[in-house]
Amino acid sequence: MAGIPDSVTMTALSHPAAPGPAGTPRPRTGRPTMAQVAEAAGVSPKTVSRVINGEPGVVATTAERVERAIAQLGYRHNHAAASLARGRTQDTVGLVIEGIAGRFYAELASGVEEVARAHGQQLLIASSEENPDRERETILALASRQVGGIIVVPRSGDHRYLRTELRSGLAVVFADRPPQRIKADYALVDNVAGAREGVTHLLRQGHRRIAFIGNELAVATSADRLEGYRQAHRDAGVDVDPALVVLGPTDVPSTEAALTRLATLPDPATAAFTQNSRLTMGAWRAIKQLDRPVALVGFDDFDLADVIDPPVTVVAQDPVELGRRAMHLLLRRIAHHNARHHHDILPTRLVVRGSGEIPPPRR
Amino acid sequence: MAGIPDSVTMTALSHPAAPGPAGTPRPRTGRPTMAQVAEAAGVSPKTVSRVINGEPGVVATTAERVERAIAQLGYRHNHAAASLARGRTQDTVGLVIEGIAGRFYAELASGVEEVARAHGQQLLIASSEENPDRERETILALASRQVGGIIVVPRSGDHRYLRTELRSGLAVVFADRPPQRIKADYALVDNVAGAREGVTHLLRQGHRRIAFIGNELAVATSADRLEGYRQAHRDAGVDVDPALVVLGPTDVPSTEAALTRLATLPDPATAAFTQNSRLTMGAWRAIKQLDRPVALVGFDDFDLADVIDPPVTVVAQDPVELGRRAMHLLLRRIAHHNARHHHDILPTRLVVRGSGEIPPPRR
DNA sequence: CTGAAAGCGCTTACAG
DNA sequence: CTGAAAGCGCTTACAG
Repeated sequence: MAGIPDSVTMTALSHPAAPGPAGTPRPRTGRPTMAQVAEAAGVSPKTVSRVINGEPGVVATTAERVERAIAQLGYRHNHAAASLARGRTQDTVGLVIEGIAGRFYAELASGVEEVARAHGQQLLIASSEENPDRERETILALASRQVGGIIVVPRSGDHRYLRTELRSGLAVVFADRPPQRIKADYALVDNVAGAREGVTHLLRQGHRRIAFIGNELAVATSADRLEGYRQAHRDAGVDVDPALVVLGPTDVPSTEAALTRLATLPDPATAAFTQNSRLTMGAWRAIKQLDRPVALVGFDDFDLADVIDPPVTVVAQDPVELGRRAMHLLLRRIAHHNARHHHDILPTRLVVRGSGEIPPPRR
Repeated sequence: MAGIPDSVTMTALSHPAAPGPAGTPRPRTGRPTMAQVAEAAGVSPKTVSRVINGEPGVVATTAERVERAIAQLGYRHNHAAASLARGRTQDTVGLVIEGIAGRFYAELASGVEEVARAHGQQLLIASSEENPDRERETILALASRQVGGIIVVPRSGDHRYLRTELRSGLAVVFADRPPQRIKADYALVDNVAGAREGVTHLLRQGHRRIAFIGNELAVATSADRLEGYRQAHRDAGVDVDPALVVLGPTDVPSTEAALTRLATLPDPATAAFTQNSRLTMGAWRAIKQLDRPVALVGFDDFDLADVIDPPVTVVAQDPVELGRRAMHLLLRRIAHHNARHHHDILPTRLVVRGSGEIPPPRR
């Protein structure tokens, strides 16, 4: 706290409002208003507004006086009041995700942020914490705060409640998962093709009993990745054993348990395909405990996947790019409310790791 | 898009505003207003306001009529207008972080969110993307959107520009790093003690040449962790060799390079202490390439640290709890603007991994 | 180049 | 139990 005597801080804290110039009422919020700045500078509020918004046609000397008053009074623009007067929000967009934790969402958000910033938009992120009811609340909360557009990473369900917002001009774009029961722009990765490629990689090594471990099917990405798994089997002329498809585990321990069970069946799984990196780590830990090797391919890459032993082959996606694409779609939608809906599908990339692939054991 | 004929969507899109009842002007935003709801329900706007805000003293039949009008017109509350009229923002707090990516911030944010939600506060997160100038802009952008309080994870610098906001009643709390040149509430982990414990662990194994790899000292956590490293040496009566202290690397490749150099000096480092998990992973990768073992302790835990070979001993912190504490401080500050400043310091925990510790090589 | 008036969509502080 | 008036802090659409 170098250079700041205590007493200054104390004084500041006990007089929360800067005293306005005589005659102009002190604002409710305790902060100076445009009217006070105007009075201090000896101009009208409209002129202050011009200076703040960088509108042309204010002579330099006047602008200077206004700037000085702004600095002196510690004026801060009230963005909320401005957007109310304008009838629309300026330069703010929202992102609604399930939960902030998790590398995938974090990277997606940083892609959105990158593009938002490049276009002068302030990004506000709100999390619905994996609760479908909260998802709706969170979106509406953001909308009621007058953002210009919203990117949603939906969990599931029915998005028809958004029709009211869409109709009243809110721009909405979906990312990672498509909207359900309404039409809207969206950006996804090619989940079906990615899963198909990953599972085909296992089939080519000779595996015929490949476990699929994923989330509940209500989440669209799960359904698509399972579809990719099925397609790969169909392409290879191999039947899927429904007993090897496990939907539900979401954390490491439950995935470990599921994998252990599948790998110790009388007719065991010799390989596994996992639907996200958390499940992949769980499966990997289970395999490590088994007395026989089980091949593993996971959807989504993760730190250290290349250096653990055995290393893990993954279907990598690019969440940052997904975020960028979603934000571009949103900007387009904000500019053209009646444009046709666009859908961006990003490719995945199979990253093969481990020189010694694990073939199925001979019987 | 089951059940939704195209034509409906098209119609909705081409008529962005719901037609208001005759006589009430159509609002600028294209969405129905309280006045329109009032007219439709045959009541005054004040009564609609009462129903929406759950104020008592509205007879059930009237409330019902209002509810019906709200549903029919697709009315959405304008939170921005409400907070302008109220003179303060209701139920919204902000969190400003450097970047969303990274497990630490993500977990911190989820701790904040957890407590915010429990107290009926909507959390809005904004990222300043590791740019100190943007940090200021981001905080002010959030403040101008009339949030009730802000939690800041500062990068560095001088926070005196926040005095204006503090004076006008904005509640501000710092998390993970303390404020600079102003007084404010903050929640931190005990970086000095944590680093001291981690480095002492290495000293006890007999290491005398322990590298420190960290970020620039402008970031307070760096300086504190280096201080802990120094204290541990002092306690053990071992001199610190300044050549073993490297500040600067922020990514995996530059950390690998730094560690490799230190471990191949004529009088090499036999152990290393790294300041965050990214640096730890970089150092680990470098050590893996060397022909001699180097002991490693890292600040902050990470996924798979226990299963890589060799496993990594860490000084674990609890970012979720840190976020919770920060949010509690913020709630307290919002409720009591003139309360004394509080500082929460969370302990760290040494997690020793690997049965075979790596002692310094004999000469 | 500058300003007075009206209004954005809501709530407060009063009345009745 | 319900409502008319005034105002939150800003901007729009005009004037001069």
